[in-house]
Amino acid sequence: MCHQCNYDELLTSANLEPTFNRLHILEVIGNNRFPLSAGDIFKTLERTSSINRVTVYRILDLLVDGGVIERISTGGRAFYYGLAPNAHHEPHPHFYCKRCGQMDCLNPQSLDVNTDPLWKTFPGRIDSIEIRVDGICKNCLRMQAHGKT
Amino acid sequence: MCHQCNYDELLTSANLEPTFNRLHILEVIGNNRFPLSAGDIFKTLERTSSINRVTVYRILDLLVDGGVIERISTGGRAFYYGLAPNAHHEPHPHFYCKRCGQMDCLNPQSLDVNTDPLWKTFPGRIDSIEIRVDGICKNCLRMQAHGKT
DNA sequence: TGGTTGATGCAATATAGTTGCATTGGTTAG
DNA sequence: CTAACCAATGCAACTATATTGCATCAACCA
Repeated sequence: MCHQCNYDELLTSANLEPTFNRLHILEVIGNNRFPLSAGDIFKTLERTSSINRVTVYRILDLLVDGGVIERISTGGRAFYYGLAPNAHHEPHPHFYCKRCGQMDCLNPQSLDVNTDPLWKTFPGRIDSIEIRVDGICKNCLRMQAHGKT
Repeated sequence: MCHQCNYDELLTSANLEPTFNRLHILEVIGNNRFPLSAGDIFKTLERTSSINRVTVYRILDLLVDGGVIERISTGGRAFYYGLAPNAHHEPHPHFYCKRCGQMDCLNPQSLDVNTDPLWKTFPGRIDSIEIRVDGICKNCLRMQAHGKT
């Protein structure tokens, strides 16, 4: 949950009109403490407003292109979306639970990465570095221990 | 290309019969210097033997479960597969070109990551850490510079 | 001989995302 | 005021990738 971001402003500074749907999608993403899939976002919005699946995809693309949110790949099939790093949000790694599919944000300090050697030697253009930890979350571990596989 | 791995042995030590198809899939993956998608692997095999798409998927799942190969997520839609880290293969990050979709292996030393803080504090089970660099490869950059977008 | 098992094939289905084209509502030019 | 335009949206069809269910076949064993 982000208490510092002004979503309206995030949009306008990315040159995007802060329309109803865009704002709502951005709010859903920003008010959540872990990244969501397009499907999650759609289901959430559907409950209160009337919006089309395709519109969600299109706005997500817009927001990613505008650098407002980031597209995160999971160990699964769908992409997840979270606020892009900005003044209030350091880049950070994510954890993906292979059992329940839940994705979580990890503390930016939990992994300490030195990217200097890469920048010095890589011959192409680097846009972003994604770090994902895969495993089983503590909830699923507990259920497993209780034999509820 | 791996000159040190004995694929037959890799399979048996993972408790998998070294059948014709399994060996061939593993060879295709191991003899390639960058990860391949299931589709790539299928197309390659199809040229010489007769194999079903589904069989490829099933064997890939088997090999991933057996820890012989690793499933790598891209910034795109398909999974890619490469040899899993072992005595001859250090874990290493990958580069994904957002323009041409090509995935490359980066030098294990190009990013230096300290994972200690994570292991100390994370409450779940950690199986693997995937690091992917996204951007535009040098080939695509060159084409772009020549106006061939 | 007959039964069981693992590997494979084929068709159907599922999942996530994308495309083409129509509709709407607001804005602007004449 | 009307016509023209445009961005945002909706709907249906489609694509790409992966998965499932069920049939088959060959190897092995009782």
